[in-house]
Amino acid sequence: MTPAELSAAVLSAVTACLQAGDFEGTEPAAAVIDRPKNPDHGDYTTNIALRLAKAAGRPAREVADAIAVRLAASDGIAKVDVAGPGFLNITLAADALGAAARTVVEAGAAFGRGSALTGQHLNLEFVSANPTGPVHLGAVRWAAVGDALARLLQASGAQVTREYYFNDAGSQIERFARTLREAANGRPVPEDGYAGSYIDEIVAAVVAEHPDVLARTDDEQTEQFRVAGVELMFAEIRSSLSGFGVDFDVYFNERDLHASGGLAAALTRLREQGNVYESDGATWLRTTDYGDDRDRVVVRGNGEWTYFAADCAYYLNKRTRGFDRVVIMLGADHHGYINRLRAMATCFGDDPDQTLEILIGQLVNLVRDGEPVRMSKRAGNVVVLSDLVDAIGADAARYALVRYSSDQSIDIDLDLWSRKTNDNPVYYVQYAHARTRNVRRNAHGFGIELDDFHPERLDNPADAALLTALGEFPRTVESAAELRAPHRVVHYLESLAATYHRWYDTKECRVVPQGDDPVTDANRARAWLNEATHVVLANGLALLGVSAPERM
RNA sequence: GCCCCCGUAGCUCAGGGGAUAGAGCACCGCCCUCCGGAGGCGGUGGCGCAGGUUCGAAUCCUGCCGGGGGCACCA
Repeated sequence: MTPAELSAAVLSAVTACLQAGDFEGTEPAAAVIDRPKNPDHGDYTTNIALRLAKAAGRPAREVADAIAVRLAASDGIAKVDVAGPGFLNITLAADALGAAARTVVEAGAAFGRGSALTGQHLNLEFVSANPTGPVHLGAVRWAAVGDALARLLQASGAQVTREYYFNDAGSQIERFARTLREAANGRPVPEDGYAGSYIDEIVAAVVAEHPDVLARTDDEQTEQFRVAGVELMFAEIRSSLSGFGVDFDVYFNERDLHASGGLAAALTRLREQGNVYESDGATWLRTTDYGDDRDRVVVRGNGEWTYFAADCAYYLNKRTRGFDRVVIMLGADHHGYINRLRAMATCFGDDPDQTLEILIGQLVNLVRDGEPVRMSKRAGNVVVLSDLVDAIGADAARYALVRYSSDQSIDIDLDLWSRKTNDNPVYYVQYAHARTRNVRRNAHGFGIELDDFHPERLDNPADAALLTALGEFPRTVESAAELRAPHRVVHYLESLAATYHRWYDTKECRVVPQGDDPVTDANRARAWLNEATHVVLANGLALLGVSAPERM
C-alpha cells in the first residue's frame, strides 16, 4: 500500500465517521500522511484528527478514536493507535506494505513520475552566459540545478523547454571583438577587454580560418573577429555544457530579437497598454506603478535600445510562443531585477504571479586546502566549468551543485569532492546503488530470480523501514518540482542509501541464504525489495544527471 | 539609506506548523564465521536575540544583532 492509497483509506474512514455522526464537520480535501520519526509510532502517521477537532467541537483524541475504529477495519491495515494530542499511528499488514516492492519494480523508470504539473507549459531559461568567455562558475551552478529542475518538472508531468539566451548583441560583444583584434595584432589587451589564454586560442582559430584577416582595416577586423569569435566561443560553451550533461532545446540569439523587430513590437505593445512615456530625451517604462523602485529606460537619449528593452521583447517572445509560465534563473547579483521584470510583465497585461517566475541562486566558491580558488587555467581571474570538472569530475560536480538549496551560498571543497572515500556524499549514494546491483548478481548465482513474490515475508522492521522509504520517492519528486528544490532529491537519496545499507546489514534480511541454507520465499521477497531499491536510487540519480554505476 | 540571501551540533548542511529537531564529517567506544567494511551499531553535542500569531513555531509575522551579495540612459 502506497502513501497515496493509505491517504484515500483515511479519507473514506473520515467520511464514514461523518455519515455515521461520530462527530460534526465537513469532509477534508486531503489526508496528509507522514512517516513518523520514531519507528514505534508505526509505518505511517496522520494528523487529520487534530485538523478536524476544532470544527467537530470535540477533543482531538475523541475524533482520533472514532476515525481509528473505522480505519482499523480497512483492508491492509494491521493496527491503528491514537497517540499524543491525537495523532493516528498506522501499522500496515506486512503483505500490504510489502506489495509496494512489486509496484516499484514493475513501474521501473516510470516510478516517481506523476501528473501534478500536467498541462503546464514551462520555459526554463538558465545559464545564458555571455559568449565572451568560457562558462563561469555561477552559471555552472544553474546548469546543474536548472537541468535537474527541468527533469523534475518533466517527471511531474510538465512540458518543459530548456532555453539558453545568448547575448550576442550589446557592448560586451564589441569589447570582446576588440580584445581579439588587439591580441591578434600583438597589441596589449584593452583596459575594458577580456583576459585569459582562451583569447589567444580563439585568435589563433580565427586567423587560421581567415588568413587574410590581419590585412583588413581595424573596423573590418573587429567585425570579422566578432562574428567568428562569437561563433567559436558559443560552440565551446555548447560543447562544454553538453559534456556536463546539459543540453538546451532552444538557444535563443539576442541579435535575432533585434533583427526581427521584436524590440519595437514590444515597445508598441507596452505603449498600447499605456505604460510608456518620454522624458529627458529617453523613452521610459513606468514600472513604478507595479512595484519597481524606479522607472526603467527602454530607449536611451542616443536612440539605442537598453538591455532592459531586450528583456521586455524576450519575455513577450516567450509568451507569444505559447509558454504559460516563464521561469528565469539568475545569479544573486541580479536579485534587483526581480521587481522590474515582474513590473514589466504587469505592463504587458500579465499577472506575474501566474506567468513569471524568477529564481535566484546564491554564490558558489571553490575551495582547496581551505583557500578560495580564484584563478582559472584558461580564463584568468574567473573560475570556469572546466576547472571544476577537471578537479572533481562531472558526477561529483553536478551532485555537489544540486546538493544545497539555491538560497545557500556554497563553498565546494575540491579535496572533499574528489576523494574516493565515504566522506564524499556522492560515493555514498552511488555505492548503495552499486551494492544493489551486486546483490542482484549474487542472487542470480543462487538461482534467485524475480518470479514468485510473497510480500508477507517482508516482515522485519528493517523491511518496513526500507519499504516506506521507497514509497516516499514520488512525493519527494513532486514536492521538489513544485518547490523548485532539487536538493530535496539529494537528501532523500542519502537517507534512502542509509536505510538500504542498514537493511543490508540486518542478518534477517539477506537476499542470498547463509551457508547451506536453502533458498526460501523470504530470500526471493527480499530480492524484490533489493531490486525496488535499485530502481529508486537509479531514478533519483537520473533526475540529478548523476550516473548510477553497476560496479565501483 | 533601500533591496535580496543566510544565521540550527566543533565543521558542512537538511528540516513545506506537529510527537523526543536530523544527516555526513570530526571525536570516543564497538561490529570482519558467510550478500563488497566505499558498510553498520552506540556515545558526546545545537535552533543568533526579543516579542507576536497558534492547541502546537527551527518553520509564519514584527523588531534588533551578526555574515554574504546587490542597488546605471552597463550588459
